[in-house]
Amino acid sequence: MTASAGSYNFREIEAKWQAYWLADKTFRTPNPGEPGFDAARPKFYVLDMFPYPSGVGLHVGHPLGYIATDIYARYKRMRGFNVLHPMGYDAFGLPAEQYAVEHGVPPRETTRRNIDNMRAQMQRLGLGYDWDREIATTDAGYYRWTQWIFLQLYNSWYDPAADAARPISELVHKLEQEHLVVNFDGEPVAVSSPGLQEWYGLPPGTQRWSELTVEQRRAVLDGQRLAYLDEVPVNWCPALGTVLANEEVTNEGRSERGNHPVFRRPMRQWMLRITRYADRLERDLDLVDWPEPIKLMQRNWIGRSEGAEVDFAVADRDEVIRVYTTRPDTLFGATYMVLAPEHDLVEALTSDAQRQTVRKYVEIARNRSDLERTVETKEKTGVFTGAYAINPVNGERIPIWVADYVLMGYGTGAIMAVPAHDTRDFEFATRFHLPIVQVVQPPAGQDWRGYTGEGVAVNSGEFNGLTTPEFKKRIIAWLEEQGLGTGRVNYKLRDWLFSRQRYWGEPFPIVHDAATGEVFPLHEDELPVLLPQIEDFRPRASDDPDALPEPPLGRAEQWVKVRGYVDETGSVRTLLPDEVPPPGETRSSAGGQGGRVVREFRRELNTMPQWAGSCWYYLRFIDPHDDNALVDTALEHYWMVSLKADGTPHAGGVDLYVGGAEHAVLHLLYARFWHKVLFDLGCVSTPEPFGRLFNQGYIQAHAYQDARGIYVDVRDVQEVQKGAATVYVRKSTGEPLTRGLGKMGKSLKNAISPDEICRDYGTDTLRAYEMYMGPLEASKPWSTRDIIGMSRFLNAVWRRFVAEDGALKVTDDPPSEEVRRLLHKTIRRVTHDLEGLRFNTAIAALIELTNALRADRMAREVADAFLRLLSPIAPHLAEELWQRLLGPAWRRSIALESWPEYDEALALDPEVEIPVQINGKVRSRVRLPAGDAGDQDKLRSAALADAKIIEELDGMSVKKVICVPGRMVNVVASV
RNA sequence: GCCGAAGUGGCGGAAUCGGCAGACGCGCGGGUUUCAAAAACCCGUCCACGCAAGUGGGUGAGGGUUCGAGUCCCUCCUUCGGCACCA
Repeated sequence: MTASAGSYNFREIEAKWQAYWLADKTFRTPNPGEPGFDAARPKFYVLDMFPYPSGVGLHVGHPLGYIATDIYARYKRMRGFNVLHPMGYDAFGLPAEQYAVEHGVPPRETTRRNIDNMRAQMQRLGLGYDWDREIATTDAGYYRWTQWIFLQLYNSWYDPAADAARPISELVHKLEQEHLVVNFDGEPVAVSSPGLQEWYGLPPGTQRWSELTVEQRRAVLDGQRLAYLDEVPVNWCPALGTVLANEEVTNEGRSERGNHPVFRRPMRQWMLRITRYADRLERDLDLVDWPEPIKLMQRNWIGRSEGAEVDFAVADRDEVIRVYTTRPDTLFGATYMVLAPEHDLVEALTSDAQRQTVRKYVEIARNRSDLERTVETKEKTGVFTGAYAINPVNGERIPIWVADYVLMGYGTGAIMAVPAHDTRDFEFATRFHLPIVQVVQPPAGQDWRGYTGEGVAVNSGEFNGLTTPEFKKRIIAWLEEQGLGTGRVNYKLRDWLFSRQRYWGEPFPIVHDAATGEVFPLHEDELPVLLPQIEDFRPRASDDPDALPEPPLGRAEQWVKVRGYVDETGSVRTLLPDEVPPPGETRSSAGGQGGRVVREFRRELNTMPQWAGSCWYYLRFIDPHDDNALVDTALEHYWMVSLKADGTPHAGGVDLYVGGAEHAVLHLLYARFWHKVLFDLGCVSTPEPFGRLFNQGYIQAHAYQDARGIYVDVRDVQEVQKGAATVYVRKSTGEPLTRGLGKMGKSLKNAISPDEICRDYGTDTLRAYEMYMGPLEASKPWSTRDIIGMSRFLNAVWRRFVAEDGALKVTDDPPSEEVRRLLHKTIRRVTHDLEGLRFNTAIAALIELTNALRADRMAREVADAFLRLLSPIAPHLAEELWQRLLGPAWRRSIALESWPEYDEALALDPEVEIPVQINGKVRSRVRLPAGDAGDQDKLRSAALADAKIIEELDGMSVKKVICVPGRMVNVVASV
């Protein structure tokens, strides 16, 4: 297609203005203190979820959110805000690496190329970012600070007394001062009266810090650090050669990326103690303006539940099994217990008679993947241990079973089974013929068997007759009195598995003592730890589930070896080959005092996961080139802190964050976690990173399948009219195809490139079309056929301004009253619609105005305001017409001009038409002056005086007249 | 199974608060212009009956609240998204 006689030359105009914006730095946003900064303007931070520069190229679905934020940022700038609107690249991680593997080029190289390509694509879309703030998570100047944040996590603990993260040195101090002692589990616990322990003694089972060995101290601290190494069951994906986070594994037990099988294996990995923040992450959702469904998804993921821990004594043995239950009110109905196969007590409790059976069962259960466990949920399995427990409320002996429907990772890994009122226990008890005792009376008409709702207690001794919530309170109090249990809150959230056996990620700022294996953080002056260049960066993939991970960084032999010493903060500083350490002390918090000794270390070989870099990028945009801090405190405060209308601080910094809902529980949860840690440590000013979140919908597209169900490329599909019906056939062969609707992308072979659309119709047309398709939050189908409508609209705008000979059609005469009224109505509509991100209706309003201007020579007053309204949506066209409109007086981009104001008085119709209904059906209309339409009495008399209404009401009696000022009249009448 | 979102013409969608259902665009039908075509412009376009004025019906299905329901409440159906043995 070529530009036809009826179209303006969008190609020339768009290229001209894109070049101008770059050269002029039109969208550069000065920080406070920089030249051009205007302190009188309020700030507004608009952020996109930055892309992975994956290299397969964008399709028209990708820029949907970017176009929306671009329009909004331009609008806010014109409204007088200092707008921060940056863009960058989340360039570490699997997609970039896999692309590099497929094309046999180092990831560093492909990433650079992909970024260049993506930047060019975004610039062709006319997106007005401040390119001076561009960042990539793969730049050493960026990941230096990702590593720095990791050091803060490593060197911090969560202080329950402060309900916040604190430097680990404070924990050491508290232990040294004996405000805290260490309990049997290695947990620091508070001492009620420090200093008086000489008289009262330590709490039972606790030890003083001074009594611990260096190894024990180290274990205590490692047990509190927010970043720690642990041997945990992880999701091991041999095909990818790496472990994955729970969030990266599908519920079929396969990798989110690549759909490879995933196995659970215990491995020593880096973990982040996000569980300590479960409560705050859940609670602070109340502070943010996010879509409710997204908040709910986070709440479900965190999975807070309230209940109790109860101790069951094992019959004839000196053992106790602790269980967690959300229904302590059903204790009297507990007729057996179940331990998870991995539970510590399984081996000890099993009777000799049952030993073979139990061992076999545990062995099988351990090797079952998540996939197998899920598929086999239909039939519950389990074996009896031969041991019995005592139900603490009624003294009954109940059998202890082992079954894999109980998970080790949740609660205590053991449950009391109440088959009468729990679906799973009911299934299990039915299968294995275990007793089922009713303890809850459901509402009338419902069967008690398997009833899990609330009701009234029965068969529960002295508690009979209590309602479920009341019973819960009473029984928890009773258990606490008896020392048998406590009320307890539990979360489904697990600690975050933070290491990957990949090349293309941030190296950890961690070294291991080459002789002892002891772990040390590097001193922050040692950052960045540069990712070494290696020949073979491929992960070791395997089909064998028992294969062991082999981090590619292990191949960088020179890089791995570090010579250095431990300094007085416990951090490692490196030395050059012949360098000697400066004089001073070595002193780690766990002990080990002494002079500085040169040691050999080996670097940590794992790298950080994809999510690390995206956890804090919104902070770096504020101050992207700072070498002294991850973000300057004053600048962070300026861009992140905003006040509500009543003057109180808003919860979070970014004023508008737009992205897809697919990040509801991954990126958005991780980023909130890191932000809260940084908040606790005084690095940021707000409790939440993103004050307002908006989820854009997907662009869907028709996808076509042949008879075998194979997808056929959309470009090979032809639409054929067969009588009344439309059928779809393959162009090349003519075979019939079936049509479906799905997310646009490579797999459905239905992707459409924005470059193609820009070439044929222009960037402004593409922008306007994507915004016009429907509400931003909705998913809606792409239709190339419909684009012509936006193309016609923008051409019509051009023709309103420019005559065939190129002369401007604008006059200095004032517009007619009607046109001026319509203009002010349009300004009002567009302003409100853009403010509410309702771009589709804003464009409709502009089309209506354009259509109404048809016969007029355009008045300058109208032209001026119209171009300002149009400019965020179709910036190239608006810039060009703006420059022509101002002529020699033109000085700068329309993006820097102000937003037009509307005048309510000028927008007001002098006369309005009011529908008059009889019994809810419109029977007539009356015209009356605008002032009278707001007056109930005048409305009423006008309606009742209308000839048509009088005629219709003949023979009826009027019961009531309802007058809605300015809207309508309804006469209620009967025969 | 549980949780969430959404169902409006041939299609995408519009309808701040419960107040004229279908704005705006696509498509389609008719016309102007043209040697012709494209583009552009004008008229029409929810369905049924009617030449028309008009009358009746209509927002996934059924019920309810109300002077009045696309909008609120209850039950059900369909589609999409999330979670999935979390005790």
